[in-house]
Amino acid sequence: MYRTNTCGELRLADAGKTVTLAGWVQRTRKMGGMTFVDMRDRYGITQVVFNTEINHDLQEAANKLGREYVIQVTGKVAERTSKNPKNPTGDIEIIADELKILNPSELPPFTIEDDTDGGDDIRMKFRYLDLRRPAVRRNLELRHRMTMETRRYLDSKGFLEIETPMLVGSTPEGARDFVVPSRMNPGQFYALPQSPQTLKQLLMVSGMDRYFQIVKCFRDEDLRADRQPEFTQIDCEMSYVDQEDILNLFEGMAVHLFRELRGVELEQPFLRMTWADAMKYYGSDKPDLRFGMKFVELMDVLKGYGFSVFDNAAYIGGICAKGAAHYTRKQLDQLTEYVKRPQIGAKGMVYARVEADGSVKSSVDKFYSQEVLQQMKAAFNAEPGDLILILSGDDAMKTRKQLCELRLEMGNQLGLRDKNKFACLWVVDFPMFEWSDEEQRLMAMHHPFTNPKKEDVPMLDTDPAAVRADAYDMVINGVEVGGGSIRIHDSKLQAKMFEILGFTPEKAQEQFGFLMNAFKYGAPPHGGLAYGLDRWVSLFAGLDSIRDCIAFPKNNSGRDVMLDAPAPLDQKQLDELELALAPKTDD
RNA sequence: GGUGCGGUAGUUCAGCUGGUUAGAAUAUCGGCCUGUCACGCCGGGGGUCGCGGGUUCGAGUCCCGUCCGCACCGCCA
Repeated sequence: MYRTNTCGELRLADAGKTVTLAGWVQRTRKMGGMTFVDMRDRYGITQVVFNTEINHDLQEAANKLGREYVIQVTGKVAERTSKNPKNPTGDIEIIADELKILNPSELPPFTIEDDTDGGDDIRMKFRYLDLRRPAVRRNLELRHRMTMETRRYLDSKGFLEIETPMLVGSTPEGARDFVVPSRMNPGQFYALPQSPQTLKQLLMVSGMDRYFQIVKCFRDEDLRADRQPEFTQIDCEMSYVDQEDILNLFEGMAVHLFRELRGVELEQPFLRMTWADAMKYYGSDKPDLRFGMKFVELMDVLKGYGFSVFDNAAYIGGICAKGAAHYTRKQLDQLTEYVKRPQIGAKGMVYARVEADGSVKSSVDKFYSQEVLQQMKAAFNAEPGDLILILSGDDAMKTRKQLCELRLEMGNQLGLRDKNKFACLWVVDFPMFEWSDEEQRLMAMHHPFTNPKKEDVPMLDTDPAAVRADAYDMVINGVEVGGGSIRIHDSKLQAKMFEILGFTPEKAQEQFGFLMNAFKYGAPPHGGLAYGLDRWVSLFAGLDSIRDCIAFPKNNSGRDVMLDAPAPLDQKQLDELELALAPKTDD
């Protein structure tokens, strides 16, 4: 037996017991005739004391221990003469009788402590050491509890957890696929699933009624702080439901998760906002509603007074930052520079302060009378001390997105994006299609299996770009934590969708024939949703990047620096797969 | 594919308009220390300034290229 107790569980009530602990040496403190050793495991840290007067040789041995040695200590639990209130085990210590080095350790490349951060590169290279740090380990513990609570909730609602294959066929629509060559079928390739979308729909045709799976999905696209090439979805599908049923059930799941994992009681029902309103008032399909600054449109108010920038604009809109009139000229210039960065692309910014006497002082005073400025103030419901920021442009959607960036930046600067505050909403009625400049055709905004809104179906023939879908996203604090839709269950409608998306009937049959054929055999109405597990966990843990809640993540360029993957294949493996690499070109 | 920031001791970083022997903290090693818990005190070791080229009497510092990391845009049905 290696241990009787963990390093986190002994308390004053255990005083007098003889125990054996095993763990890592966190740190030693040598006081001369006395040596303290902090032993660490997943559960905590316990102090062990070696005293030369009790056992001289043992204390000498303790002095030779290095960081991260794996040791086993047997001794008596004793009340400390001076306690450490910072540690749950700080009332006691182990008076060592025996010390065994189970495994010595080289010096780690960084110290294993919460406040040391070896830097992303070295942390990822030695991820197994990084994971010893309690701050990182806690994220994985939270992830575990998240999946446990997910299973508990969905099981209670009658969902079956069913696995779907990882080796599937490539789908051209959507993200790029990771492909896997097949040795037994030379020249042919599997693809790793971008999501089990079609398979879970087939499970509905099979009569499974309610399905879920906590499942890896793969997309060969560029990475971000919140995007990994392999990520985990809580993938769900239900039969005989309409959109309202799904929103209610998964809103309930969000409430359950917040209650169990964060001790937060969310207000229900969640706000529902149409995609059109989200874009109009927040310039984003995932607005952060922890704070206001809703857009106000000012075309009617500010056009026609000789300020050519506004007079020629297709869109003029602004936000009102409560109590921010104290912003200095320098700060406002910096904000202007911020929105003019190429990534945002605004041409400039107009600002106006509401003075203590209620008058408005703006950067365009020479074009506008106080009367007009007062009308503008009224449009914002602005009060003395408020700061109004205005952007304009000749493309309404682009300008709204710029204004969205400005709004989020102001939220940051004013400290309104509190990590302990949660604002949840559903964004609904997404457009069915969006135009792709690259492909010069309509693309499915969600995916091609999404049901168009019943009242918009007639427009499929006349004005497909205006058709809305039974699609919805859950958004929390500006993060898309999940999304889904009601699916098409009619093979004819599904065929029509493929037609609009530019598929020939042959191509549609070749790629999605299995689904359309299945729909001919009594497919129930169905729909579903997928939550992004990684994003949920990082939201709960207050992380800036989903990497920190993934045990072994990829870096910015999609590499696993610990495994040094991806890597070239041996010629022998290539031969076996009948693969040849194209010669390198210098273009 | 693009933009920005960064790469200096094991680690985290400082290093000004180019100028003697490149610093600090921490880690580490040695010594002292019996109540520490970020222990303390004394002393030591530790650097191809990512790499290559250029400008210069002289480059960590300026220029060009390149590699790597991070953030973002494009992309992500």
